Amino acid sequence: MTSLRPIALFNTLTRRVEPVSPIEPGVISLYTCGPTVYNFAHIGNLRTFLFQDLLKRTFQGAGYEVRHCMNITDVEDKIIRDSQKELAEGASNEERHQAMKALTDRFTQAFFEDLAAVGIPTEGFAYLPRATAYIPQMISLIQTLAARGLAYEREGSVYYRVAGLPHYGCLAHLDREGMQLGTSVDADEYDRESISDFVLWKATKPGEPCWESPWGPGRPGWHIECSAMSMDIFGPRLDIHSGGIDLVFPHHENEIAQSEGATGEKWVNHWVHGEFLLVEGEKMSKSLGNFYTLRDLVEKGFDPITFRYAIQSNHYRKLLNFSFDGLKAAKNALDRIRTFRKRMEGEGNGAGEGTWKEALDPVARVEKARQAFWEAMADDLNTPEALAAIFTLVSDLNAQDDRIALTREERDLVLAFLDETNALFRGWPHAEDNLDAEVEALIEQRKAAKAAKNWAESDRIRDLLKSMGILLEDRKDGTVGWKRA
RNA sequence: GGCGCCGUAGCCAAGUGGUAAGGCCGCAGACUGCAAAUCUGCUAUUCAUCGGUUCGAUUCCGAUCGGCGCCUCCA
Repeated sequence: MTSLRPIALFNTLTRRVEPVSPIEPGVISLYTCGPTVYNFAHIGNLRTFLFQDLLKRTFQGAGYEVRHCMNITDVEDKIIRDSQKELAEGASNEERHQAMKALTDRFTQAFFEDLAAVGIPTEGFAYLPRATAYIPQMISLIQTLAARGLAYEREGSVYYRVAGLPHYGCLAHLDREGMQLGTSVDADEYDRESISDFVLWKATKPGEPCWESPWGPGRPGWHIECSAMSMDIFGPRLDIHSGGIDLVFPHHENEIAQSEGATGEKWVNHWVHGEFLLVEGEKMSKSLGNFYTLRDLVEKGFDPITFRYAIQSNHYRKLLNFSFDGLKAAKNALDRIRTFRKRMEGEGNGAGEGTWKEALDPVARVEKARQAFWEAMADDLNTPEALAAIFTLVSDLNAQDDRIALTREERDLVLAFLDETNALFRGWPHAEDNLDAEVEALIEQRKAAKAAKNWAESDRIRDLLKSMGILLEDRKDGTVGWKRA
């Protein structure tokens, strides 16, 4: 597995699936747009972060080193709105910053907890920069743009001159003629040269935290942070930049304008965008009552990892309609793989005797599955097809193991494949079976009752364990397997 | 007005110019003290509709119907 597998991804820039060839061989620089931390993430947000995690893990599994940067947006209109309402009118700038930080710290923490719960540990990120830590870099970038005639100041705010960049619109594939310009123009952006121009730096308003700048006190516009942080961390070129589909325009388009306007060269090779999640056929909204956070799913008794599987069993570029029935189905599907894993971890001495006409070399089956799995993943992360390869192997080897027990070596080979795929999907790890002494004692008691053919007692213990969330399965060889409900 | 996506069995879903992967649910049988797990079998002559191209289309082209997204903050 040391050689690099080529991976192809749909590129929003060209609207085609194209092979990814990293700038530095074997190393992928990946910048993904992170959360704006003013509230809990909802499951739609999480779909995007799960897609990005899968993207990263696919490259890692394919042998690449991935340097992954995800920004935390900790200064923005809604953050300011929510963090400043308790403050007195005469609060100092210092106090305003503190209030903003208190809010963003809290929700950043909650965000990391949610990520960890769905199998995305923060250790997996090489960089997790906060926007507020990069104000000097943003100012300097804006100055560069101004020096190149791409930015202009109006009353303490600075705007990007879209007319100065001929290829503006290349990502969203918008031409300026066809654009129906928005009617809701922000009142304080009345002074722009063109309605398409966007703000790089916003002059401060009363009641807002601000930073000093060459244009007076203010705060950064939304798009500038990603350009500034990405180029500070990765330099003027980047392999992959990803985010939710809704960020294509204007956010990513404007990022391109800022970065390429400043450097004069192509910035990002591959733009990758994940589709939306719908709930009950509609976009999530609080008024429709279909707005869920991960915490809501947990309260309804679902494991966050089940949610992860439900998301990743669908293709990332397809609209996905979330439902609780779908979650239940995901749980059942995951159980099938997990049960199979436990079976492979065991010795298989309960298998039947004799030959089987369909018997194939399990080694060959695993190799075939591995090939199919990677072929699917390498083709624009075709997860439904990749999972199909796993399920086909599960069925084939279950059937074979029923008749001719796989050897220890063959089982280990299968387990290695399950580890390899689990490194991407995070759904079927080694069981951490630390049964409490109590549960273990109950299983022993039931064994004794069964040996004595005391079925009533045996069933009572099995039901008791079931009520504790432990489901038993008696195997042919007399051993007892179990899983969590 | 401009740009774009989608419509495959009860549900989710892959896919290809050559005759429909996989998962969930369901049914029948085997195994089991009974279950669970597993196994065996069954479950789309058909891929929204109508035309066209083709020896042949679910796959290409056109039209129609239906669902949706972006062009404004948004994962």
